[in-house]
Amino acid sequence: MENAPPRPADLSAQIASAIRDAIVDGRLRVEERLPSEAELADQFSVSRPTVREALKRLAAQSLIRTQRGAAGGAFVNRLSFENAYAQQITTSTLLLSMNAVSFDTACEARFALERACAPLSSQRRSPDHLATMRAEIHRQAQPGLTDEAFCASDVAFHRALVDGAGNPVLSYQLAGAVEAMQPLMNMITFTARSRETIVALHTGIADALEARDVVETTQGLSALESETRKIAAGVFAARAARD
Amino acid sequence: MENAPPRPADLSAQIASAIRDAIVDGRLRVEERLPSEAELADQFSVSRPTVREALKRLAAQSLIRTQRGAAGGAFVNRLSFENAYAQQITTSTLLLSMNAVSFDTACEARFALERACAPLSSQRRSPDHLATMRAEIHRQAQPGLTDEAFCASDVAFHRALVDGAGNPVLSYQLAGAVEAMQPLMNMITFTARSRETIVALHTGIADALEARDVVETTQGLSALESETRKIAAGVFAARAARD
DNA sequence: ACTTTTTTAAATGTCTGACAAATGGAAAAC
DNA sequence: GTTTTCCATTTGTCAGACATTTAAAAAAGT
Repeated sequence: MENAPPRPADLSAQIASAIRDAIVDGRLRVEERLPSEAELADQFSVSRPTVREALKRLAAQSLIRTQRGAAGGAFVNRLSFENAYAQQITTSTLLLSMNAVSFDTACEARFALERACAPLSSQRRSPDHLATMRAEIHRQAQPGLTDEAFCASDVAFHRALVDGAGNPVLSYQLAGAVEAMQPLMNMITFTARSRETIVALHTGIADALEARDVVETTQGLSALESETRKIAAGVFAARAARD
Repeated sequence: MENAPPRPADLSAQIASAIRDAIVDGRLRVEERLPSEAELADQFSVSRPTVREALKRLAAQSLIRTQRGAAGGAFVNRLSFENAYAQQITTSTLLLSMNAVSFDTACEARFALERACAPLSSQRRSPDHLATMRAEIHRQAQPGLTDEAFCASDVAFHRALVDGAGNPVLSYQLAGAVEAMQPLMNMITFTARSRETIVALHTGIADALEARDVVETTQGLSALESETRKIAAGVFAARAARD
């Protein structure tokens, strides 16, 4: 039961926490410069290497960046959606692979979230979003494509759909769900026949989105979900039989 | 030295990247022990402080943990959903505050995502999930509650709804969207009247979920969304007029 | 032979001091 | 007034040392 009485964390972790809190609370504002490493070391009564370890922790979370030179130092980062994507995707990918989330579970989540974007996207999608989707569909129909390239194009297609909703928060959240599935999708070999089916479904979705038809878009996504799961089930079954 | 790319990153960043790639690629497996700091320093031909900074970067992302002592060292973490929640929430919160995302945008995303959970949750929610929701509704109806406590209970209610979908990937993604909104919600003062309305809407959603009525659940969420946005608009308008 | 205690070695955590490299601004030269 | 040179500041890196923790080996006791 002696699980862990608030075990004294490392000094560098404590300092990182203190600075992180200051950023979150707004005591340190965006683009503001932190005290120099020497000053921080003095303030916290630790050595400079310890301060540096704390700063590296924060840099790893994109909370600060450092700059060398006379007017250099550590600056509070503006956490942009674009920058946060990468972290979000890395974390989501690892979560899926390390926890052995089944393909079905990940797939279910992904399409549930995508369907959540459908109403907004069919309302707000720009011609640009449609053009991107059409272009990706065209690419997916080309014969010489590797499975990896096909999956990458698939991700691009769905990102265009999601971005069409015009809500950066949605795009951010969906980035994790959609892109993190790519490694799982890459485990699948797509036959010419299954690619044909997917391209047809993609076309149906793009058409529905162009017509601003929410119901049709949603149904298209659902059809794509069941088709994707069917293909995956087939691939996994064949693989299991071979082993 | 051959390492003269246009933008030579910090050595510690390079090393962190190399190890991170090894983890993502599976060359380093979960619970596997990394070489000691001295060995790593030797392998990468850098000093131990540099290696340590790299390891701290990875520790900040929960990719590794370190243990002191004879059989200690750095171990590859199993990234659990629970652990990832905290990071996800911190990042989402900062994203919202630093990028001045409007209340409406965040609210729209949140309820769109929640509606995505409705079909699954009405199908799979357990009596336990329902009980949690009822308990939170009961708490929300009590008079002496602070605004913060009311918001916290609101979050707990919605998390139960999301968890009811029985999909950890969904729960993870939603945690960011739902909990990151709490600071925004906390800026709102809830009148007794508006609390009453929200409690009624929550009750309606719980009832619909108990009856496994997808349409009713979805409509309840939509009603709650527009009510929330209406309350927020009122509060912000009053605040703007006063200033 | 088995259990308990002690020792020991390995590893991380931290500190000190130093030098290298980058960089912006001030001082000097033109 | 413009350009060049110099310099102080700050981060990046290194080397070595000591402290602390911890598990396993060694020793002692039963």
